[in-house]
Amino acid sequence: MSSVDDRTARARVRDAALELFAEHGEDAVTMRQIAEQADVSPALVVHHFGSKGGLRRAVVEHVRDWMEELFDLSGEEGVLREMAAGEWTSIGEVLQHALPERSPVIPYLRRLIMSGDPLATELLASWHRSTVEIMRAWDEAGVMVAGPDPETRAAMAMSADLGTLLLADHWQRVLGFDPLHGEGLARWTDEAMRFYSGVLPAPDTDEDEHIATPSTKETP
Amino acid sequence: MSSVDDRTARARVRDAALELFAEHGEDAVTMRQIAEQADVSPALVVHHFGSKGGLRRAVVEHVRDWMEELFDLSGEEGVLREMAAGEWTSIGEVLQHALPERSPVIPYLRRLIMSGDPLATELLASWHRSTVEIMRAWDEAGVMVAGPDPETRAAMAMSADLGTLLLADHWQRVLGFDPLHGEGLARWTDEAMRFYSGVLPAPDTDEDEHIATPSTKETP
DNA sequence: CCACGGACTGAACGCGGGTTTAGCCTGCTG
DNA sequence: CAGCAGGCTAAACCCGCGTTCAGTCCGTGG
Repeated sequence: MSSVDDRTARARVRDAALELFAEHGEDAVTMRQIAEQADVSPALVVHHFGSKGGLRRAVVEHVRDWMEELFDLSGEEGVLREMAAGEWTSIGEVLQHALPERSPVIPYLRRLIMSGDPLATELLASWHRSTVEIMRAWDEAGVMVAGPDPETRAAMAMSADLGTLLLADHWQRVLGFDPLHGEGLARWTDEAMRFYSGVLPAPDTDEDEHIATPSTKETP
Repeated sequence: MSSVDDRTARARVRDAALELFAEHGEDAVTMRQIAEQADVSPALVVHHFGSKGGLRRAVVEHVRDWMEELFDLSGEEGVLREMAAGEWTSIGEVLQHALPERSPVIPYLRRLIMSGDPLATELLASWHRSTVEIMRAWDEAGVMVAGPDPETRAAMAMSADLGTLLLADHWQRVLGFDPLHGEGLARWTDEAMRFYSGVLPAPDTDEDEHIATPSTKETP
């Protein structure tokens, strides 16, 4: 990275807040810390965002906009289409691959989801609708069984998926590997394939084309 | 509940802190609020616990002690034995049934797990060891297949289980029913049986004694 | 040239936070 | 009885927080 930072000061503050919020939680972070990390004065922060609450709102909206763009709900080529086509298997996986190495977005989402913020519910509701839709597509394509209660099934799959996301740091320490990156991810995915083989049709072990990328190396 | 509160003031403070911490998060709760809820002066709180940090520590230790007693690691009759015997299917379920109706312990654990506190990792590690052990018992009993990677499988099952616990409030709002209580729990459990039938042996649909409550009415 | 507006700052303000202090009351002990 | 210990409180303390204020700098438009 170059030594000059050509982001506008406003953007620097917003990004600094995102990082610090993600790492320490909104309550634990002070305006002064944010200002320092963005290399501006505390007064400028309120000049741009009005108050700490305004800054918090700006950060969530920034993240929400980013996600809406990522999932591209209206487009014909969005990630959702790719998921329905079988290129991705979970929201967590999509997030992992769309984000740079040490992005604060995942930890931030973790905290957002746990905070009980209505926006998190809204986000989850949107993902849930998409998941139901995608599972329906998979069911029709014959790569999965939707079952008699698709809404609950989708929620359950998401709970397992997001549960991994939420607990990743703990598993890193308990298991000794990171289920979200590198070899750990491969190992986790392998197990998931076995674990969920129940909801996948045809337990005849003749072919398993879906275990395409055989774990040697996943993009980190 | 009687109008007199025969708990010692120290215990009242500790319990008040647990409740408030569970509901609002440790950072958002002030010593004065805790004192008021416990009907004592703020000064008494620090008299008993030294500082807010000391109070936090006392609360986690209280919860940890409670859980150690619940799971009764050493005994011959503990919940772990019951789980291995097939009476309980998950840690979340055990917690649900061991706790009174509106106990603050679950929300508190939610926050503890998400806070990244080392004690939460320790707790998770302990549960993970137990889960591996229990799954081994189930595997030997023929009610489940452990697979080639039991550690990862246990962690994955726990992720799904705890994921439900962590996201329950959101699901309540998104799905319209609570996956942790009453009819919602029954519906969720039904789906789980179907969902995880992959890791259960013998998909011969001759008998399904486990789908006891047949869910005639689905909550909207 | 001046006027103006917006980015930006240093210093201060007021308040709410955790904590400290000095002391009261009550029950026990010698 | 005096003395002491410990549960308990009212009041104060002080620090750090979010925020405000008064102003400087600079680019643009007239």
